[in-house]
Amino acid sequence: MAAKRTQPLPDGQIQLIARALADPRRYEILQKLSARNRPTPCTDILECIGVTAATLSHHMKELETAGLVRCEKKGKFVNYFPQPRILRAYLDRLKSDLS
Amino acid sequence: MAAKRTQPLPDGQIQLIARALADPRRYEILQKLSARNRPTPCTDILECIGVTAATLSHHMKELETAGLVRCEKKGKFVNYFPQPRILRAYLDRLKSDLS
DNA sequence: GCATCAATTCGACAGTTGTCTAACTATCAA
DNA sequence: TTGATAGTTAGACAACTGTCGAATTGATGC
Repeated sequence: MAAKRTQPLPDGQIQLIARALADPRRYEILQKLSARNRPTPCTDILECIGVTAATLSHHMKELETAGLVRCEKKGKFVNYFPQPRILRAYLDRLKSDLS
Repeated sequence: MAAKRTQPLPDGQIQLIARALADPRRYEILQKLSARNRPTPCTDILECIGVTAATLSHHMKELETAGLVRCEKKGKFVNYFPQPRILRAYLDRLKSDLS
């Protein structure tokens, strides 16, 4: 198949993504989020990551600011979704910048 | 063509690479190093990056520890080379972990 | 030897970041 | 309304990181 062209990200976002990925907790969160193929509330993430709710909230905001996840309120819960397009755009950028 | 399989990196190195890429100066250095297709001494890098020699030395060590560059002494000079294989392995890992 | 140039190491410092607890908001159910 | 649950915000703190200037090491050439 022909690979779909990703839309380019602004430099600022590239930096945000790089920093978001640089923390092991956030990497782990993204991994879980990608592995599970359904809307995932904070509570579910909390169970596998050993931090407080406050810390998790902080990390989720970082990931969201970077564009790597999107969230949607659903009653009491906040569901998170990974954004694979953004990740793909980031990988494409790294590839073209650094090789 | 069939893409060559990259050899997998240990988790520790993945984190080192992520952190190395998260700093804008280091990203810039890697970019220059990849763009120039020849051995590049510190002095050449210093010219385009606005930091002192001490700071540059610190950044180069981070990049080296991460495995993203290799260096070779040549008399007074230290020449740096990018390590595109490591970068490719990192990209492959991100792709498989996060999508 | 001595001076010069490339690069590293050392110590210090300011700014950033990950973490926590505690207090708060918002939603749901009894 | 009251209590429980999900998540955020605020403030504090320790650890880490990027930066610098100064001192140091190591190679080159006079």
